[in-house]
Amino acid sequence: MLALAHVSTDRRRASSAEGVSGDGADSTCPVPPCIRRLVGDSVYDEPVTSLPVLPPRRQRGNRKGHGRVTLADVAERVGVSAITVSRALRKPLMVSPETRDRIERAVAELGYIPNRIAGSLASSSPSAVAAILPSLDNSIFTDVLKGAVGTLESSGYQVVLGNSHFDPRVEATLVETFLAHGVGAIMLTGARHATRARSLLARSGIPVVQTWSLPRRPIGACVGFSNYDASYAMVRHLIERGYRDIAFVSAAVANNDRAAARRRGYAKALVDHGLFDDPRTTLESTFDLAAGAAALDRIRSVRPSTDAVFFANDVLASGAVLAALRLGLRVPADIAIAGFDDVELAGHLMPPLTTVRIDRIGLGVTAAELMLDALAGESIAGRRVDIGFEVIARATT
Amino acid sequence: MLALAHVSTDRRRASSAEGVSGDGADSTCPVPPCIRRLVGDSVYDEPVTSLPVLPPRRQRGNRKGHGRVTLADVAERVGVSAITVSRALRKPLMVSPETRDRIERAVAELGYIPNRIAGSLASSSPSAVAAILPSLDNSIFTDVLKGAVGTLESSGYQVVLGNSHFDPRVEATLVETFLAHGVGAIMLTGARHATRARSLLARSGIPVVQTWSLPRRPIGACVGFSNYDASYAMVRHLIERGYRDIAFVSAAVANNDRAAARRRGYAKALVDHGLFDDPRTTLESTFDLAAGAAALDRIRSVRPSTDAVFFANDVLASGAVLAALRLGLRVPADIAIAGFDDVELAGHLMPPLTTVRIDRIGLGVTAAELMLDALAGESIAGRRVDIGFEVIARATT
DNA sequence: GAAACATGTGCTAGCGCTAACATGCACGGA
DNA sequence: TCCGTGCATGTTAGCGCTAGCACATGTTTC
Repeated sequence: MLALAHVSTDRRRASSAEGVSGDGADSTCPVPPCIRRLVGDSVYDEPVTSLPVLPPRRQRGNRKGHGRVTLADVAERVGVSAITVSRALRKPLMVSPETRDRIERAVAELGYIPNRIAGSLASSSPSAVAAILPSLDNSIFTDVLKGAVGTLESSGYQVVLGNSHFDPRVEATLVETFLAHGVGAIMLTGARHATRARSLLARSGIPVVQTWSLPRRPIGACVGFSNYDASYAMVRHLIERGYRDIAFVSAAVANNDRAAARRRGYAKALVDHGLFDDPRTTLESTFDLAAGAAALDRIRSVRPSTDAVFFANDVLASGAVLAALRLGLRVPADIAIAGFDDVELAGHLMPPLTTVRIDRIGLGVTAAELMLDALAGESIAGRRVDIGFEVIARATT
Repeated sequence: MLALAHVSTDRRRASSAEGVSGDGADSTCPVPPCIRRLVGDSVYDEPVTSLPVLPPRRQRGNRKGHGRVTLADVAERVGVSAITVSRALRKPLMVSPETRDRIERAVAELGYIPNRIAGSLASSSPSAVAAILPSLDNSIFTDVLKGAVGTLESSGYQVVLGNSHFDPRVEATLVETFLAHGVGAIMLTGARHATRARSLLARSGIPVVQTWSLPRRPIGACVGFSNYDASYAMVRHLIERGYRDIAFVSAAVANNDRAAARRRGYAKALVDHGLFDDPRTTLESTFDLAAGAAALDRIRSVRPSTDAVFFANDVLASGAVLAALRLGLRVPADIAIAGFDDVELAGHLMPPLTTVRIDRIGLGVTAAELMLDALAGESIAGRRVDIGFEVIARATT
């Protein structure tokens, strides 16, 4: 509906804020005259059907009411029935052009905003879908979200967000909350979920899309890739480069099937190549740069012969690369480091990080498309979309 | 309600996934027996009131209905009226313990999930609030969100998320959508908003909290700090350290009052110290590491004498520090670099980045508290909360 | 000319829940 | 015995909107 305005990098212009639509300035900020004089093509003050201030609304009946303009108000003004207004807004072709026109004018004049809550209730057709992410700290999840939100919003669905903090119990609570809010579909992360969440979803019957994994028996549909294969491929890459004493660090596998699959892929690759899966150097960690540094430190003290560390996510790997830099370690000469996800930072590190690229935006878009299909009445049960992965060999290995 | 499970770093345990609650494995992943045998204290299979499969529901009347268990179903089963069930769930003290008990049992047996949509409509009390962020790419915004979501969820509100992509028109559309969804309060980023958004908010009368800035005349309340002062303080720090040819890079100021205020603070500090605000080295940029690198490059070619660059956000500054490392530039000997926000990466760079620390989680929490106050009936209009800032002088300056 | 159809609009009856106002009942004090 | 009081529960009437039909008008067909 609205095109996003992309502001070019080298355009330098001050906005002509004052008095138009909000300060645009901190209170302690005297606006220098030189800037004040500049004229900006700010989009704040775009022409807009001015919304007149209405007289306070009379109360009908003895119930509170939002005091908001309703469909009935518009109908009354135009001299038609409420249903006609409703139709003019939702199915314009069902209403004669003249009536539609008058209704549209009245809507603008009154500043009517449809109550989608009431609409959803009456039509029992949802206006929102939910996405449950395990974390907002890591851009890998917000990338997926971005892809999904873009697709869903352009189809008129609102996206409600939940953060499970990697806790299946929190996830189950979120599922319940979202069902209570009548969302039309739910996007989950990963393949494993609390039994409670599963039964809630099963009885609700709403479409479910699982992401990041390809469970054999998805709840509904799933979009992801083989974490096992991707991890296996990366370890094979390390072995091909000549590394033998490889360590592995991932998130805690207990609540994270992706991490678990990556660990299994790692272990299998080692075994297949006659290498030892040393439990001392198979670690779990939280998700932050400091943890990556700490893991590197631990591995080097526990098994000094370690020549490569495979981190199952780029944040940890980046933390390790940065730590190596601080410690004066040469990467990969002293120790090789590999990551997973290909976040933006990975390519900017020195040396740039070897990692596994996942098309996260595409993952989100695909998940959203599946949800839209389901909302359009199609059955998506059992659909499994593999978005693949790609080992990006850069300079840390 | 639910405590988050924090999994310690060194606990290594495989999950006993198979057959309990979903694969927990990619389809291509053969689960090695060694792992299979391990017993995890996974939270997936926690005891749960098992939800019996119900017979398909009869349709009442000729309307569709969700096919979902309703309040009336529970009431019928218990042999009370719907309102009693409603009260037992929302105001337990109004119902006798025995009745309440029977109702709770029936709720569990039937797997009843209240329809909050209908509840909101009937009570005209909202169950969700909205947060509009300019971006999900930058952790600074998701940090605020995290603080806000935590606070709001524990008060039973759902948080609906909007991403304006730094475009006031998109923001206005989001405001309209959220109003249509009947959110009880809206959190916005920054001080400047499209006229349309302002008038929509004004007539809706719902509580609004602006974040990151302290506009003189906030729409409702605001939580933030003086971007102008913070920027001024950083530039003063640079000047005190002896830098004289200072450059400035920020996001485009036209749609971003924070960037605009920071630029004004920068300009004023230069002028106050007898330095020249060179337009050639006052740049605007997008928000990513590559852009920081590009800006550094541009500045060095445009004005080689530049001895310090102040980036109005840490992502750009980090990109520049990383680029300097790649180019073999010594920081700060060859060029000093300062950032803004104190993101996690800042402290992990080599050398660690001088920046301005903002308590973003606290900002989100405070914003949420203001919303909660407003939702509790308190007037928050005109409240302005300054969360302050702190210049963190590290090694890049 | 009547039947058959299309088109635009309105009426009614809900969606599932809850506010406001009953109602019924036990208790105690006058 | 009566009445007030407090408590637990029920009845009614919506919240704002939309599905399903009914009903007027034209317009076409034979």
